[in-house]
Amino acid sequence: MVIQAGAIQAGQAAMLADLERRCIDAGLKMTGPRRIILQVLREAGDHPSVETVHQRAKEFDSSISIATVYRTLNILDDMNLVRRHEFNDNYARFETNLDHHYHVIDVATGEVQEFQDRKLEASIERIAAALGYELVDYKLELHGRKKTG
Amino acid sequence: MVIQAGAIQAGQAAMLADLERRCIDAGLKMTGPRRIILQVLREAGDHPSVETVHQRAKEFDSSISIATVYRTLNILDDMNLVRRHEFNDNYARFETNLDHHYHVIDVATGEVQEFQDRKLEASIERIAAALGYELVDYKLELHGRKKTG
DNA sequence: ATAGGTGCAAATTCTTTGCTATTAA
DNA sequence: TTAATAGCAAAGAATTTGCACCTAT
Repeated sequence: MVIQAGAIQAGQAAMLADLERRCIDAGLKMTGPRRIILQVLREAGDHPSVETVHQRAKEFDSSISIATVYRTLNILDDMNLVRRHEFNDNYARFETNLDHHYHVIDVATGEVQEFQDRKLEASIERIAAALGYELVDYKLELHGRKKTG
Repeated sequence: MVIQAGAIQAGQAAMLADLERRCIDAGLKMTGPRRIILQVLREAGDHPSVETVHQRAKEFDSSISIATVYRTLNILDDMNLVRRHEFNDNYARFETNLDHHYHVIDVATGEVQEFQDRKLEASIERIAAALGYELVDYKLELHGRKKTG
């Protein structure tokens, strides 16, 4: 099992080029707002809400509207370039690192932590196959309380 | 691996008494609307939305308001007598069988199917312990496309 | 040139809440 | 009797959308 590590940063940096490339290849115009939003997503090591992405984007161009952020994130989600989460059953949060299928949510603080696990991954693929499904995506959320000591 | 089976029905029937008992023990008044909502939840083999629960409840008493359904489901959720899902990132859906931690969602139809898997369960408990968390709940969603043949 | 994108504000959708009347315990 | 609950309608919060103007290609 591998807990979130620094290596992820490199992975994310590599992703931006991939993100922009895929957007362009998909026929999307590379506009100012869009470029900024992609950059914000690349730099996000967390799971920002739409409003958070908007706030961060406005630091680069204060005229960017939240409607554009919503529209852009929906497009990226449709293209599977971003993963949407609803950790708190309240509003959407996004992540760009698509390797993060597993999350632990601290029920006390709401803090979200990623982890990976190869055995789990193997089980999931085996199960999907057994059920007759071609796996498109999967999410595992552990809700727990941090133990002291 | 065990796919959802008829045995679940017996489990759910047993749950209602448990549900009502727990509600009463928690000091909740057992009112008409509440009793009906609990019955609807017991009889639900699916994952109904608030609106669906409301519609079903209205077949027993057309005067039941959706506000009461929202309030009741929130109480049950707080008491962990029901599990809230957001399969479609749009509105909440609920299930009363708390053994159903695993769901496969057909990306084409939205159909939701439960499954169980002991190996997976063991992995999850191991991981929570390794991360230093006391496991409160967990959810696994597989999003896939049904294979033909 | 033009299809696609943007900002703004209004509209939608889901959910919560204030209030008054009602009711289980 | 009385604290909890219900229904109703209004308020909130998150998200989407119509429209007129703008811009990457």
